[in-house]
Amino acid sequence: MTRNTTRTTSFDVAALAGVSQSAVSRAFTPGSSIAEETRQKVLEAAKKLNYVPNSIASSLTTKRTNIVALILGNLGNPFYVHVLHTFSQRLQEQGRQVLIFTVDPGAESDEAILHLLKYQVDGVILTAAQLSTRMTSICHDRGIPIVLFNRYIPGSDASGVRCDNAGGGRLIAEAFLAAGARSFLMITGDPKGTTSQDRARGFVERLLEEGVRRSDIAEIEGSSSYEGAYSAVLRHFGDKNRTRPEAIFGINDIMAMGAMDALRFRLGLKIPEDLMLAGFDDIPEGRRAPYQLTTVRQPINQMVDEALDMLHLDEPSLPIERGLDHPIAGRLIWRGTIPVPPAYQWPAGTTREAEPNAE
Amino acid sequence: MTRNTTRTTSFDVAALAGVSQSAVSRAFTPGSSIAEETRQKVLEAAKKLNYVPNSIASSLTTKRTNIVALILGNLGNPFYVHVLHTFSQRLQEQGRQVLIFTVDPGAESDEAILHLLKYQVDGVILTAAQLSTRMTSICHDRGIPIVLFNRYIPGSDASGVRCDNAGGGRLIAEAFLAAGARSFLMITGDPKGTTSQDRARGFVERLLEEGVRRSDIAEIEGSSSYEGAYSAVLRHFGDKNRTRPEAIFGINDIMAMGAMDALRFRLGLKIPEDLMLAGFDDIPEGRRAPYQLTTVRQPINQMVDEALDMLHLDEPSLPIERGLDHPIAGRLIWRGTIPVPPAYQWPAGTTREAEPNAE
DNA sequence: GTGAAAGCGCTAACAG
DNA sequence: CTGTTAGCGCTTTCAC
Repeated sequence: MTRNTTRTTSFDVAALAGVSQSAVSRAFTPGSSIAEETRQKVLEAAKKLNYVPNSIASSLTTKRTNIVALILGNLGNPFYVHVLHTFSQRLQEQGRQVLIFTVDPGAESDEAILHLLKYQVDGVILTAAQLSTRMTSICHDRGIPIVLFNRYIPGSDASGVRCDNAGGGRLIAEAFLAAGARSFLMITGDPKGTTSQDRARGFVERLLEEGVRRSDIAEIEGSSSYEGAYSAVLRHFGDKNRTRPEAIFGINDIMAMGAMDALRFRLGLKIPEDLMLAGFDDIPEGRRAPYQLTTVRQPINQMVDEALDMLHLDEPSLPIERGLDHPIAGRLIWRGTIPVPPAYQWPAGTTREAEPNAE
Repeated sequence: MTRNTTRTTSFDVAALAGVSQSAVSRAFTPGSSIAEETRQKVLEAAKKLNYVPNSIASSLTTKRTNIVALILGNLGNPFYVHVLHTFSQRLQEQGRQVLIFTVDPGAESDEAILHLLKYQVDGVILTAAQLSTRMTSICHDRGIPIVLFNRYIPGSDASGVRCDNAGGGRLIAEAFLAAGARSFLMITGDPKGTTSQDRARGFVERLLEEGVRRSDIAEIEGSSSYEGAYSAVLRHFGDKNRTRPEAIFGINDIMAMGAMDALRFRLGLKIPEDLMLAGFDDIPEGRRAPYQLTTVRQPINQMVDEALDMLHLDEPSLPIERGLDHPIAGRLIWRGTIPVPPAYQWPAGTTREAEPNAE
């Protein structure tokens, strides 16, 4: 059997229902003035013919595709998988769909933007990738709002929502200090990404405030991945005359996990006995028994909701929000990779999660 | 600033370039007959206006949207994240994009199908979800090819590509037997999913062939997730008068990992000393130091390529492939969760991966 | 409340 | 090679 060439259109339905084509259109447009009786006739005919309105065609006139583009840079990090999933679910609930654009981690998404313009998407969410200000204005000029998820582009007027990354970095610093650490190693991600920069900055700032010497804060690059952090740690500790830090801050959980495995399985260190460790994100993987990672939880649902709000998908006539930067506070989740100091006063905004762990 | 209402169309470009509108269309259509000189004039004008052809509009006439729908049931399993990523990359290379539809794991995707029909996608890939035969024919009738990824629907004429799941189950059985195991536990996933069924079936068949008694093969349900397997194992072993099996087969890696953590961290068992274990998929997470999971590798790149081939995206006039079932053999990857029997003859199709592990 | 008719932005014959 | 002219399937005035 070869493929059907002529698809069933609203005209076919109209003919079967004995009404005009515009009646069919109205039957499928909520809130349009149509008699309930005609509506039923149309719906019945439509069902008989398996008719589904062609939203591609309708978007030509309405200028709405109900498609939101999501630019993703790093699906190797489970955090962004979670982000994708949350966006997809929320949008589906609203009758919209996600069009995926994957770019190399840390790469410019300019090309992706060019492609998504062709699809006339209603909005774009950008995460884990860079964006030129030129592309931002091209989108804005065409009336396509773009919101940055967990990053900002300095000098750009794109709006964004993000975790308070610097604040989160400070929370980790405080936890380490409370547990008695005085020398540190940071494993950073994409050096061009503001997320990594901010977390590191907040972390360092807080340490310096407490009198830690700058020379006691080392830094290595873990390329935002498990493998990157794993090998970066091995490289760093391979240098024998380097003194071992007392605490390691993985800028995100997946790197903290990579570092942790390198420390335990290759360097034979015990955590938190020999060395304490923390991450950032609170991905489900970090909660698992082998890791029990102390971390900062990103309020992902709230962040997604706010990002969607910023898009004004339901009121396209509203002006595009520009230059908004909406930080949302994270929450320290205390698990097993930082020893609890005796008589420790849990600060506000801290959750203590003691997992059942019989080992 | 309020949004731009009038977008730049091919007419604007035509006017600026001093040519007809159809010339603009030709300039952007590869292989159409147009003088190189006019082409350049048009491209130049287009660049000045930041013009990008509206592919929504063009799809109205060409009947091609260059959008492929991907129905995903379970992003909690990293295997499917990898699948998504691979599809997205391949399709982007071809100038196409992926439209995501997430459904509850194991749920019917009928509603998703109804939605994707509206978008006139060029094809649909369905994975980790169920599909009624009725929906299959609705798609086929409209000329939309649908290929099942790693599953098949009995009685449906949808084509699919999958790993040889039964064969993979047999490979695991053989490895266990070679290592001397005689009593077994399977942790299965979605009971309605053919993937889980086939792996279990192949596994059991092979064991029975070797004279294992059916009563020595237990089975519990792990709902295809880490957490599901983790708690299923705790529940099963909580019953003290149950004898401990010598080998556990997690129908997929993520469940094997959950089981492994429950066994080690909650039940205090050593793997492979006290108990051997294997998974299926070969997700990167299973290769990590804490797991070193012996498993069957799914040839994901090959599977994605074949699935895309079946869609005939480049030759839409070809008839839709029906009822094709394309199994591709997996490969046993021997790591640390099954002890290597002395003087073991590595069968063909086996890869031995000894990870550097200093512990 | 309903039908007729004019587009939305583009492609695809069709003449020239 | 290029311009003209119909549509693609739908929404949206505009009369009735």
